[in-house]
Amino acid sequence: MVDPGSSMNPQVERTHRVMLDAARELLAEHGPAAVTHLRVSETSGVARATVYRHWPDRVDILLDLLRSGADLHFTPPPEDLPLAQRVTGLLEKLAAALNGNSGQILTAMIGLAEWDDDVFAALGRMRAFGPRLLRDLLAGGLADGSLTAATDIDVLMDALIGPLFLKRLLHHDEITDAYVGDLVDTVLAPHLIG
Amino acid sequence: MVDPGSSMNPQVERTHRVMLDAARELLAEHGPAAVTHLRVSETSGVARATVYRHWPDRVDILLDLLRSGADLHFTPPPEDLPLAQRVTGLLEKLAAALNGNSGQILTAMIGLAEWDDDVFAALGRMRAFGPRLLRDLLAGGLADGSLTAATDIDVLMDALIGPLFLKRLLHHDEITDAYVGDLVDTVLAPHLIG
DNA sequence: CTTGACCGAGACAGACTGTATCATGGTTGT
DNA sequence: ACAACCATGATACAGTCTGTCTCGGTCAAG
Repeated sequence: MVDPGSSMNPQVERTHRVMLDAARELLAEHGPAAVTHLRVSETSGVARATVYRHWPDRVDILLDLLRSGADLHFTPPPEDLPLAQRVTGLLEKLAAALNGNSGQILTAMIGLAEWDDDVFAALGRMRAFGPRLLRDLLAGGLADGSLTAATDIDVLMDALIGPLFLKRLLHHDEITDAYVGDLVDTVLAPHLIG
Repeated sequence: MVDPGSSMNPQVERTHRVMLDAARELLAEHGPAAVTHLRVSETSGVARATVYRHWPDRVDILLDLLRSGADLHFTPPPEDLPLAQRVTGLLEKLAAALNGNSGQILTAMIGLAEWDDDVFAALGRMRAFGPRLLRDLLAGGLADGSLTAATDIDVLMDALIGPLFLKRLLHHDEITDAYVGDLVDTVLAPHLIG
């Protein structure tokens, strides 16, 4: 099997990228069921045998797509802003990711993860990045007294993130900054001090 | 094509039910990709041609499963309870549905709905039932003064339902009544009067 | 009992899957 | 520049799945 990660062979890297682009296009246009060796081969122009060489199993293509395509590790917002604004900024970044390509990849992966343990594990690894930052933010707010002492930050976090997923996955709505603002006003604001 | 809905033929009804049970088992065990005419035929013992006669297209089986399997229209809670308890009761019922078979069907459908308009439409029809009741509840609370006047009940509703979906779909966690209680305390309680 | 509708069984072409082989062309180190 | 190496392209192959059709048997209703 070919290893495009550690290998510096430009031929391998180029072929891999071309195929992965085709796979991403197939996923976006026709869903995960359409991401097969044959269709990746046809779409990319790369020989079918080569697709099998890079990813022996069909799900490997999707996992590769998940690793390469979902950029959900955000940079922490500036610390001099008040908590509400920092949370809002972070949620807006998450919303933007969900609105775009990452949302589509996530949707596919959530569907697959229900029955494929490998996909679920990969999803779990990725899931850790975004929310962790939010959790740190809320924990900091609890520590410095910005949040009321009795606040359950885990539930609060779910109440902030959950609606974004709900809107994107179930309702297929674009998540606007205005919506994020309303969400923070409704969910977070009552727990703020000052 | 066979019409088991209006037809009173017990033969048709029996065959249809046997096949649908097999399809449900396949979905639960191996996911929507496994729900094919061939495998439904093998699992149910019904001839392959018959499966095609009932559902010409593969997605029709899944849509039928969605209609028959996801019971998400709940009965309204008793009106003499305070708003918080009525909301809690409703959310607990939704949580129970998500924990059970309906959650699995929903997961599959959400994945398919991203790329199949028929599934999305069917999902939309079903989605209307549960939340509408919750929305009526919150609207009533706004009208009778249980909720603060400035409350955005649509966002509030998302903040109550979203976390349940998040936990079930992304985290694969069982949704406990305790969690629902914490959620209501964190999200709804600050907006209650009295 | 007769009629009509449904089911089971089998056949069929066409497409897809997974693997193997071998020649070709690009890549790397000397 | 050259040779050794390695990935790729092309092709072939059996096995499986898909979608459709036909025909004889079976069931339910009038």
